[in-house]
Amino acid sequence: MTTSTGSIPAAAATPSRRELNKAATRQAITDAALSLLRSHGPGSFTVEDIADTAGISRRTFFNYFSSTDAALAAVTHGFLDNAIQQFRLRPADEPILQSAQAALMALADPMTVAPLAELFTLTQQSTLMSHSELQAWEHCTEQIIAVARERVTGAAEGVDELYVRALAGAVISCGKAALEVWFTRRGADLSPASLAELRQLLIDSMALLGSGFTAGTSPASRSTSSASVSS
Amino acid sequence: MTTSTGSIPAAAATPSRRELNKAATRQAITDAALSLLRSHGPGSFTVEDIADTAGISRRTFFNYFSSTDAALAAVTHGFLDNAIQQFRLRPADEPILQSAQAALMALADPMTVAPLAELFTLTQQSTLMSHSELQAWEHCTEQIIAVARERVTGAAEGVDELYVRALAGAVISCGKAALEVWFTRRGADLSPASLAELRQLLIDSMALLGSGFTAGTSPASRSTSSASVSS
DNA sequence: GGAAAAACTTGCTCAGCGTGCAAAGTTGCA
DNA sequence: TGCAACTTTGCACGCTGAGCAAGTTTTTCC
Repeated sequence: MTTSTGSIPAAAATPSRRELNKAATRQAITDAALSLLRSHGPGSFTVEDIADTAGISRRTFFNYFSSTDAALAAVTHGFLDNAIQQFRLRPADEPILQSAQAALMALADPMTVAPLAELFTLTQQSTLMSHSELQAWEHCTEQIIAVARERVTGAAEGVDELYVRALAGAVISCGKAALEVWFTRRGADLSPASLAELRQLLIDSMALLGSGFTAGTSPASRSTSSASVSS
Repeated sequence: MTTSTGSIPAAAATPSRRELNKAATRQAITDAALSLLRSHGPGSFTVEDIADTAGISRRTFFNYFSSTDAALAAVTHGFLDNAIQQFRLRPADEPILQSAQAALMALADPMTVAPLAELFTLTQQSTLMSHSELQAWEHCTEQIIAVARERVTGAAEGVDELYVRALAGAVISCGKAALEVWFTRRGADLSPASLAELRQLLIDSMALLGSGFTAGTSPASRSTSSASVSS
């Protein structure tokens, strides 16, 4: 089928007309969803509204996403896929926490964070995260588990499932915590100073994890320095 | 009317007829939902089915729960509320990780774990957790954050939000990881040996967190002993 | 004890969701 | 050019979740 140009439908080129159309439609849908979110607020528009705005039928929308939430969560999904990609690029012998920190550093630039920040501020008022968004984080956790399992397998045959799952979950939780604190502090502020603070929060959260949260009752000694895990 | 038995509608006695009826209806709904889950499997029955089984109208169901998932998640909610209650009972000067571990120990008995274990095994095949279930965990995280914030406030005025949120999220993640590993290993096995393993997994996961996951590439040295945090 | 008030249940209705199906329209390949 | 594969779309259908108003039960107050 795909024998025309490349070999494996991997990363760079996918020039098939069909693939391009699908990608464009997908993008049109998320754009429409975001646009409606901006103008109407969360929960105040229907799938039909999105479909109309994107110039497709309601039925076609469901060929791409299973709900409005899912369309919006594409933003989060994109961000986290990016994070995992960075994470996989780290050397296999590096401590996992350090890899996680490095991967997160690579994402704290305006272009990458901006969509997530906007989505977050726009949906903030509706208390809890949507189903699809939580799924996206869960999916990311699974990916980290997979990577961690590979790395630990190198050392011992019987992989310690608890170690791997607890670590992955903790990393995600701490990353989420850093993002939450940043969002509540700075809103959608993407200035260099704000992004520097985000980076510091991410570093601090990984440091907390790496030190077993021993800093306990003396937060002053930690919140200003980048602590031990930093590169 | 209500003067016969109790005095204050606080904790123990709430003999009001209405409260009793509501509690009974609520219980009937979750029982019906669980029963249908057992007989039909997840996602194979409707709200109307539950309402019929519970002997109420569809409309009344929605007065109690917002979805089938929510009715089933009542089990998880009950378990986690119990956990938080235990957690709050711990002395305020105890390290949080130790409090968490102690609270978890108090829950690793057959009567408490059984409903959760059954729910988990019955819904296991449908991959991801339901929305309401995830909400229950999220709610528990918020509770831990609240407790942690109170405790840290005793030491410093400007509470470190990152510390509190990262810690609470990590604790929940590790607890979840321990439960997941236990479920996948032992299924719905509630034998003393299995519960002892659950307790050990919970202790180990908290120990991992307390040690900053430094055990890294030598799982053998940890999985057999109860490590440093144990009481 | 009895009537008014408050709380709860229920049936009706309705917009919206998510999916199966088959017809119509596109794209890929020879 | 024409066939095969894929995609879009309209239609239909059962289910969801919530508002509303009329009935029923419990509580309260005299």
